[in-house]
Amino acid sequence: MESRVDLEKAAGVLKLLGDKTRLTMVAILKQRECCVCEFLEVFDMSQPSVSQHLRKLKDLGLVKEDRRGQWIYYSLNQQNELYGLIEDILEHVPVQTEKIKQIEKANPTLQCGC
Amino acid sequence: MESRVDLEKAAGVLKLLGDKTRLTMVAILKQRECCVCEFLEVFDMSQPSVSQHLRKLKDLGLVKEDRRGQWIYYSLNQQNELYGLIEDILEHVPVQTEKIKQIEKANPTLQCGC
DNA sequence: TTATCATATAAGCAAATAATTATATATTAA
DNA sequence: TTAATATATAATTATTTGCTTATATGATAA
Repeated sequence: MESRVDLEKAAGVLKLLGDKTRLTMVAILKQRECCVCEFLEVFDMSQPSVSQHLRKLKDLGLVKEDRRGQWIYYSLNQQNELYGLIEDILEHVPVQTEKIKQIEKANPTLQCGC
Repeated sequence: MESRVDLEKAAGVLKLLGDKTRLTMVAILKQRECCVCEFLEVFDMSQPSVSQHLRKLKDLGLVKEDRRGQWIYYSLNQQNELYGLIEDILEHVPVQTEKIKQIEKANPTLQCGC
């Protein structure tokens, strides 16, 4: 088993994941990295809202970003000491295959437009 | 593995446990049932605050209560479909042995005063 | 350069949250 | 019955949260 983390840190993670949007984001990122415009396809909210949720996840170190040209890709930060907790939580949450399909159908970055 | 639960329900549990007081309560209850006056020994807040936290945990079915005379004992509800999630989360959180000692030293219900 | 696209940040606001104090309820003891 | 104890509920308030719109930044394309 992985080591236990400070209770206050754990509570911080749980608070972040205690939001439907962010929990879905993290569940999606478990399957596949995403950029903001891809998240916009599956969440019924404004671009700033999506960015702000990602910012909170980034501030706690749960996700990391990788700019590629005009896009910024987000992925889970497996180096974070709380990654094990996140993995265990996600075991209890439905896999987000439908949302992934939705993203790939919309294909907002037109990566496979050929 | 246990079955995955609805994402919205999971988010609800995480939101509740995303509070330091409630996460500590649940961690204590994993080790030992407690009544309200025992929780009062370890949390630096008023009795209504403690009761309200317990109420929220009860409303989601995470804990159950058992009245014994003038005391009401709370314990984890192992029948809840989300109990597996809670167990997994608690694996990542420090065991609350110090708080248990603190409760037993204060012994607010005087159960072993003999 | 200028225009466009992707994303971030700032400001503002309504709703939710976590505490408090005051009061009500339920049990036990006198 | 009355008093005391344990707990719950109600009302209030300050803080936090999650959204919005408006604006700024940064990269690419014309």
